[in-house]
Amino acid sequence: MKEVEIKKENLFEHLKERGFVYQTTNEEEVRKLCDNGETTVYVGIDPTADSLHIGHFFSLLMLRKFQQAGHKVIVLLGGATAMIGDPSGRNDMRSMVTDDFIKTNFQNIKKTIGKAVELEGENPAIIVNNADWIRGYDYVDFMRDIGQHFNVNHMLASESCASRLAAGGLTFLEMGYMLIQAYDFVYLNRKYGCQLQIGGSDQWGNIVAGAELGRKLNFLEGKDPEAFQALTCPLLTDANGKKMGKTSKGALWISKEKTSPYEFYQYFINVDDRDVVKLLKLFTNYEISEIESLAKADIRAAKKLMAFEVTKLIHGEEEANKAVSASAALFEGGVDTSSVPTYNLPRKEFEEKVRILEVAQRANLISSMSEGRRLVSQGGLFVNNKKLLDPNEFLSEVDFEEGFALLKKGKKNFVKVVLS
RNA sequence: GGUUGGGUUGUAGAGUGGUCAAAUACAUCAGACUGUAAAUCUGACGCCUCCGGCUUCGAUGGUUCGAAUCCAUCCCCAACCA
Repeated sequence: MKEVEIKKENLFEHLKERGFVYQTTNEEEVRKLCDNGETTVYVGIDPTADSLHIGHFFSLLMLRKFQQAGHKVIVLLGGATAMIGDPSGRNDMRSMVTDDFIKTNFQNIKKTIGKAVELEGENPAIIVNNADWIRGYDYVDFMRDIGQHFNVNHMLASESCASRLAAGGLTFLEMGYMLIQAYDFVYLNRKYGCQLQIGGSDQWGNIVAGAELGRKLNFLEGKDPEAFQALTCPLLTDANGKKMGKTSKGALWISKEKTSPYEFYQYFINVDDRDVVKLLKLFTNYEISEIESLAKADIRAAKKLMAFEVTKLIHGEEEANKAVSASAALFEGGVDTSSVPTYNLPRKEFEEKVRILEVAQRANLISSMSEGRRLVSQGGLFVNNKKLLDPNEFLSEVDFEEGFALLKKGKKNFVKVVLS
């Protein structure tokens, strides 16, 4: 299949036809920024967890396209904003986190940014931390410089406050979040000439606040008020309107340690057929016409391609291939089980006899013995693909004929038990 | 600070002295059908050494043969008032 090349002349159209454009402050202005000259663009991410998840990656992917088209890109890791906690779209307050926690996260995330945007070469992305300019900004000065431009009525009316208000209101701390993020945009504009902020649509309120603040300040200073524009990408949702990237174990993380490439691949191979074209458009650069005709001709091939490409994008080709062959082994009768989650059972315990259910529980395949019994009675638990009939059965030597025992719950959950 | 209404098993939400491990819906899990999809149907859905037992209904104490249900104190939440 042919891939399209990302060129500056049609960047905006490219983003739009692939589904990246959700809202813009002013479509014509944004289009100009995309397609002409050299624009500096930024995305902000708060290091509130020790890894990025697929949603973050999605907005970084958009940033990458700007970079590939020759624009300058900045990734802002919000060391200051993470300490405040964004109230957008939440109905409870974020729990307070410590400085150390944020710092560790910051370092961990910084390492993975390179998966999305280029950090070396001719046009490297710049990584900045808003703690560098916010902490140390005198409170009174900040309130006089920035706070005076915010109307509380407008802030309360915003979508991002709505669910917090509905749930009983929000604290001053959380209200302050918007001011900081708004000021970030102005700061990056002054320092790097940044004119465009992009992000997920849940950030719209904060992003627009920044653009407005910038315009007000520019107007007061007699500068060009059009210098601040914004572009958001849609929230990744599935065909049922639910947020994508949720797994039974939480978010779909970028870091291998938190979500293995195998799990990652499995997530995408299990998506609804209706989402395949959308995901191919977003996560690959294949020609749209080719994507559509492939999906029409063979939806399963299209889905496999999509899952492979997304996994490759995040974990690299080698890991993606491993995930594919591990999946083929489990679902299509191949032999490679190297990427299947493994549980090490001490040989001593095996010799003293362990019930299969107990091992399954310790390997996190089942959450309780009761669940295990239930599964057995319903015929949903397998050892080496043989249905387990007796919940009290012990693990035996024959189960390890292959060198390991493969426990399976339902159709899709596997654990490889190895004696050690 | 005051008044009122609340805190129930993932969520929403019944239950107001025994028939309550607790209705119902959603979510989830498994089975059938399939394609590791969707839709549909069936079953399960606190825990355990599982035809039986144990621990739950904000917390603690009390009344009672018996409490999620009544009383007391405390903690938390919402609405309104100030």
